[in-house]
Parts: sequence; C-alpha cells; structure tokens
Amino acid sequence: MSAQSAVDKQTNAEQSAAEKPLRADAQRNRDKILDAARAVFRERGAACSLDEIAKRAGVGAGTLYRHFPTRDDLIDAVMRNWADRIEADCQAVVDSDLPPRTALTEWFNRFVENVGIYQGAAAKLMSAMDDPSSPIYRKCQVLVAANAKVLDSVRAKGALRDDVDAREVMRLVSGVASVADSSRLAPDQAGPMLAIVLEGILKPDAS
Amino acid sequence: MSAQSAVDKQTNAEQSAAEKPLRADAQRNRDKILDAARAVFRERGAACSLDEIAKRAGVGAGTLYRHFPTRDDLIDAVMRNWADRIEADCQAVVDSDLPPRTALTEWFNRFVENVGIYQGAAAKLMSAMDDPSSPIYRKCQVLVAANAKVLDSVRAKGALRDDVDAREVMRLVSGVASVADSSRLAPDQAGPMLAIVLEGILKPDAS
DNA sequence: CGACTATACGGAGACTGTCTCCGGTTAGAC
DNA sequence: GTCTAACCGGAGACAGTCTCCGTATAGTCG
Repeated sequence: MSAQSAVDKQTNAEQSAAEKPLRADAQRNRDKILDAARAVFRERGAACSLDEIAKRAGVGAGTLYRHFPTRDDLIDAVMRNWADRIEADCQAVVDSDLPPRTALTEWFNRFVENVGIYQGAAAKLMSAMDDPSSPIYRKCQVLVAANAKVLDSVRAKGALRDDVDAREVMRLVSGVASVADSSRLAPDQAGPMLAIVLEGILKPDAS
Repeated sequence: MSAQSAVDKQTNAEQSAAEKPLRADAQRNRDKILDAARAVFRERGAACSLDEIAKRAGVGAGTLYRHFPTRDDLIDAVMRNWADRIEADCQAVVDSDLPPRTALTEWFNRFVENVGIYQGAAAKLMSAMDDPSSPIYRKCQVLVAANAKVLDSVRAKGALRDDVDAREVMRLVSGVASVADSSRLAPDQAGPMLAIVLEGILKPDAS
C-alpha cells in the first residue's frame, strides 16, 4: 500500500521519465517552479525575468538555476505535455477521412496554435529547430516528425505537388506562426497566410 | 565658396532631411556612432550591447543615448539608405518585362535579402510592421508600399489569384526571412519556401 | 529514535547591459 | 576675446543573469 502510494506520487510529479527520483523537497520545489514559470511565461512572454519566476515560486534563485541551468531547459520542462498534444493532433488528422485541403487546413491551424503557446515561443522554436545543442531541439523533432507524417498521408492521396519537401513546409508554417506572434495577430488571422501556403503545396486540381 | 563647401559638408553628413543642423562636433559624433553601429550590428546582431557601440565609436554612453534615445532609433538611422534600395529594387522589377513568375521570384529574393541586413533584423522589422509607435514603422511602410506596387503590376497582367492580399503576402515573406535568419540559413536556402509562396499566389496557369 | 551524510536550499554578490544625470567643455556667434 | 547655448562623457543607479558556499534537512541505518 505504502509502496503503491509512493508510485502514485511519483507519477503525479512532473519529472522526466528515466531519471533517478528527486528528494521529496526537491521535487516539490521543481513543481512549484514549473507552475510559476507557466504563469509568468503566459503573462510576460519568453523573455521574462527568471528571478521573477523564482520569487513567484517562493524559492531562491539558486534553486531555480540548479533545476534548470538555462532558460531553454526551463522552457523545455514547461512543454512537458506539449509534444504529446502535437502527436495527438497529428494522429487525429491522419486518421480522419477529410479531403487533403481540409485536413491540411486543420493541421496548419493546429500547428500555429501549438507553436504559439506564449509570446516569443514561435521564435524560440524556430531557432532551436536547427540547433541540436538546444534542449528544445528534441521537442522540435517531434514537430518535424508529426508534420512529415501528415504531409506523407496527403501525398499518398496524390494531392501534393511533387517537389514539396516537408521540412520546407514546416519552416514556412513556423514563419507564419512567428509573424502572427510578433504582430500580435489573433490566431485565426493567420488563416489567409496559411491558405496561400496550402495552394502552394497542393496540386492545382486537388480537392 | 565657403558657403558652398558648408553645404557640401552637410550633404555628406548622415543627417535626417528636415532638421536643424547639428553643431560640428555633434555631427561628427553622430557619424562615428552610426559607423560603429553598422559594424557591430553586422558582427553581433541586433541584440548587441549599445555600450559596446559607444565604446567602439569612441564616445560616452550619454552621447549615444542623446543622439539615439532607443535601440530602435539607432537601427532606424542605420537604415538610412535601406529604404532607397528597396524602392530601387521594386522599380527595377516593375519596369522589367519579365514574366510574372520570374519577376516575383526576383522580388521575393530581393525582399528576403533586404530584410536580413543583420541578425535579428527580420524579427525587428516584423514586430515594427504593425506598431506605429516604433521608429522603424516608417521604414516598414516603404516596404509595404513597394511590395504592393510589385504585386499590383503582376495583378495587372492577370497572373494573380483573385483573393490575394498584398499585406498577407508581405507578412508571409517576412516570415520566410525570419526563419532564414533564425535558422542561419544561407540566403539562397529561402528559395524553396519562396517557391511555395509563389505557387500559392499565382493563378495555376500563370506563366 | 537519534545520528549521520548526501542532497538540496537560498540569498548575497559578481558581472553585464541599460539608461540618466550633471559638472565640465567647446563650437560658433557677436 | 568673450559669452552662452549646445554638447560631451562617464560615474552610477537599476535590472537581470548566474554562481558560490554556509546552512538546513530528507532519508537511511543501527
């Protein structure tokens, strides 16, 4: 019983999969920091003060930096379930029987939405995309893979132009997300831009 | 004669059009700062230390901030002839008799090139695009106008899809410039993305 | 339960960059 | 030559990042 509850506790805690368990107080602080970070990122964007996060979490700066040596490490941890959401969205689109045009519209919109979790996130993702040394790089790979999967499913239906490369499309859509973010456009304002991209990658006669 | 040479001097100096002339030493310092800024921006990107610019220019920090109260004011001044270049490129494309596809390819490439003067410039431009309070806003307007002009000339040839809005296209291409910048892509690597945008705005049967 | 140690805490402070303020200097007019 | 408005420069206040180390405590073991 007590063993069982210990397992539960560990499952609830936001801790990366295969790492040795933290001491109880450390785990507690880690969670408090993550909660605070989520709040502050949302309010002030990715460039906010890390000390403010520490203060809001009620821990010292040292504690924050021990858990998350760089800003990107913290961002990475904050996005713990982000990658899952991406994959779910991807799967939903692939499994659906929507015509290519509708499916891609859906996917692109989800993409932009997902990439714009907080101010500056899109730019952050963009620069981590080709930088394996960034902690966020892995997250980007999930995005790359998901996007490739969706495009492949559309290609299988013969709706995609021949010379379209998934990576380029991803860059392009990330760019759209980034403009939308830095111009403070409402998420749905990205629609017209995504429509252009869509026409650019679909065969002219595609449905 | 001496009056003439005084005029020459003022013409050579990098000074905004309709402002009362600076004192000789002030003008000298302003130029030194601008030279230093151009160099440092190119080397370190738009986020470089302004104090470093002051040091490299051989002036005090106070002098720099008096001439250019904010980073954006400095950036704006550094781009003094940038707007001219844009307009020249625009005119060249409009005047040429290139078929729409070629003309736009040319224009888009110039666009990305122009927007990426130094690291972070594209992002800077993007966020100033919809922010009239930014000193760079005016510069963006030039870009907006030039882009609209090119698109109109193509539209006049009946090559553009009906629902294409110049503003959206500009945002999109700025996005491409921004990805290219933050992924450290070589300028020509933007080609494939621009090709997609191109297909997205041209009528399927356009030449 | 008490003692022991590996682990974690937290905040003082070094460092870097931004921006202001004001005593001192100087260009340019008369 | 004199006078003053315009300008200079750098000290220093302030904010954010990140480290170091004395102190505290969770978890273990007898």
